[in-house]
Amino acid sequence: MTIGEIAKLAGVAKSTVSRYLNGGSVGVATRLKLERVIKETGYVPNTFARSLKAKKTNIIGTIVPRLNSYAATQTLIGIDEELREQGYQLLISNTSQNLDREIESIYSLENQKIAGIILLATQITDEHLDAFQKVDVPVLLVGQQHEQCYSLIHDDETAGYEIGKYVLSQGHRKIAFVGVTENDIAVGVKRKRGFQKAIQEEKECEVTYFETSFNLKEAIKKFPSIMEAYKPSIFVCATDNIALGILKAAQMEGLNVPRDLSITGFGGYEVTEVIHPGITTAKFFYQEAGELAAKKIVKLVNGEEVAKVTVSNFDIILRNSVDSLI
Amino acid sequence: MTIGEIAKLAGVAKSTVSRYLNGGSVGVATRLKLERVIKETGYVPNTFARSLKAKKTNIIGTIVPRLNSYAATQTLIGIDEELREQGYQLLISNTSQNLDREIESIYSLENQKIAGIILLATQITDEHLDAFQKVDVPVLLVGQQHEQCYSLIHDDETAGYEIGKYVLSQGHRKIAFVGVTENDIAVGVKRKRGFQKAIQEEKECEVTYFETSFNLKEAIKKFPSIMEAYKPSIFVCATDNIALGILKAAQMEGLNVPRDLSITGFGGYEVTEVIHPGITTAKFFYQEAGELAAKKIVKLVNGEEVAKVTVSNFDIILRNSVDSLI
DNA sequence: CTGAAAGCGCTTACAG
DNA sequence: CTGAAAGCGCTTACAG
Repeated sequence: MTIGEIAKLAGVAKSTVSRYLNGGSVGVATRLKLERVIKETGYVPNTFARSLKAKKTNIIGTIVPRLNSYAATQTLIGIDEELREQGYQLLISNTSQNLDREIESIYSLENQKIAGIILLATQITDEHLDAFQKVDVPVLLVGQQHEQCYSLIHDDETAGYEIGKYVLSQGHRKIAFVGVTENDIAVGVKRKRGFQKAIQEEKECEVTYFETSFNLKEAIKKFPSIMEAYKPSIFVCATDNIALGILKAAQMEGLNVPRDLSITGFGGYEVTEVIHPGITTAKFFYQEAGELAAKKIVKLVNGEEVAKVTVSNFDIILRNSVDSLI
Repeated sequence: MTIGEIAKLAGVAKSTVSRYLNGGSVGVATRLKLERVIKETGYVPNTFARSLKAKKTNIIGTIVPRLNSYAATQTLIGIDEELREQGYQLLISNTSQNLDREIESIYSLENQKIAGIILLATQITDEHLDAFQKVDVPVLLVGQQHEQCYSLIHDDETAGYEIGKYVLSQGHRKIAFVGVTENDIAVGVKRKRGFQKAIQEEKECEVTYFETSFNLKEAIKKFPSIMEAYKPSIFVCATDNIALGILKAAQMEGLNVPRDLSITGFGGYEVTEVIHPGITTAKFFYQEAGELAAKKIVKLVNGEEVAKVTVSNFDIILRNSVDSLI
């Protein structure tokens, strides 16, 4: 089925069919005829021919560092749902945490004439900025922020602040903060900064900062040395994964959480609710953020005006991993 | 940059460039010139023009019921990696567990001229079979099997058998098997069947079968009634999610796992290792299965001969959620 | 091995 | 509102 056959069946010109298909104005008689013929034949336009000519598609490419992450998949689900509603299609490009592949993906998506790019970002390097400029396609950062880019971020700093406040309110005064590399601004810098702000409002409080990776097992390994050297009453972990690792390590040593040791996380991963004890955490709304991101990139694609940065919400979820020392 | 410009720069005809690009035979002088020009210009062929003419792409569409599942994402990762190596591209189509959308996706992928379809299947209905026939595109089922289809499955039945054997070997003789709907052949039927086979080899053993959904929270809810009515020494759960739910429920009631109650799962989800106690489970190799699937669909696309059904391996992972009653 | 030409299925000025 | 024609960037017989 091609546009030519439809034209013949309806007794009009190809250009008229095309106009009808693209919402142009056609006479009512023509419209009726076309409607009928297209329905009867089940005609669907050929995407390639269309894209070849129009030089663009209705595809939004999303670059994601990894597929096996709660945050990533939830965000993708949100993007997917919203894009579908808006008549766009999602193309996922997984980079397996390889920054080079991230750059490649930007160019290769452009080559595929996608309408816009959403990048679930971890770090923004100069190569990224370079690529963004060169490709001449709207780009939206999710999870990280950069002055030169549109972005949608989580409120990491406020979340860090409120976690800090809560921990203090429960009487904890000897705290181990387990963070990650400062290369990751959102997770490594902002969450910590918010937390520190809360701490500064409290006179007597001892905090030691540790750094680990995003890897759960590494957190498990780190635990004994921290515990031995410092003996905090609570571990404030920069991600739920780290919190899970600390919890596992503590339980393996026969400690009772929260009686012997308290733990908090960030993220609101599903597991933190299912595990025993449930972990107190700052829950981000990844799926909702994905929807917001989809809306924003579509506007960007259509040349509409949008805020440079959108901030997605969070909730502090109180569960049983924090003991009250009061 | 188009093929025409390259042709001009190299002083040859467009058709020669095309032939060079597609691995056809060209004279060595031409080859050298073309190589240089293409490198210098950074020319990349336009996918749409190519697909329009060639009427097919090097894209493999994968239909997945949900993105937020360990099994699904691990399988996707495997597919993605392998496809990339083979020079194919992955297009993910998420259906949010909506069977209708699954059917739609099949047709819509065909419309996009993808080379082949991988379906991470749950159920195969007549509509599926219908669609498979109509689309005239190679289809590979992953996770479920059907006589009319090529498929890659996990060894659910043997896994069920070995879990059964192990449970019996630890002295358990009063067992609650918590399964799922028999609409899902792999999970609902085969795992149970394998388990039953093991049970039949043991004279004195009491088993009661319960059914729940794939939803973790529903398992939590089911727990008290089962416990009260039956009081088993062990819960054999048809999925790790169910096992996690049972574990959570047990711990909420103050029971000690495995001292007061034992639990096993199926799947080998990452959480089952991280949680305390670790859950004894049949681990499937999802990523590896994804790679196998990718290899198989590529062969299918190329018209090579492949086995109707491929079986992916599993391992029984012994952890601390099962008490020895001996 | 190489080239000229037709054609894939659309869209887009342009004329009417 | 409608149609004829050119063209998007490639591939594919066909001839040489």
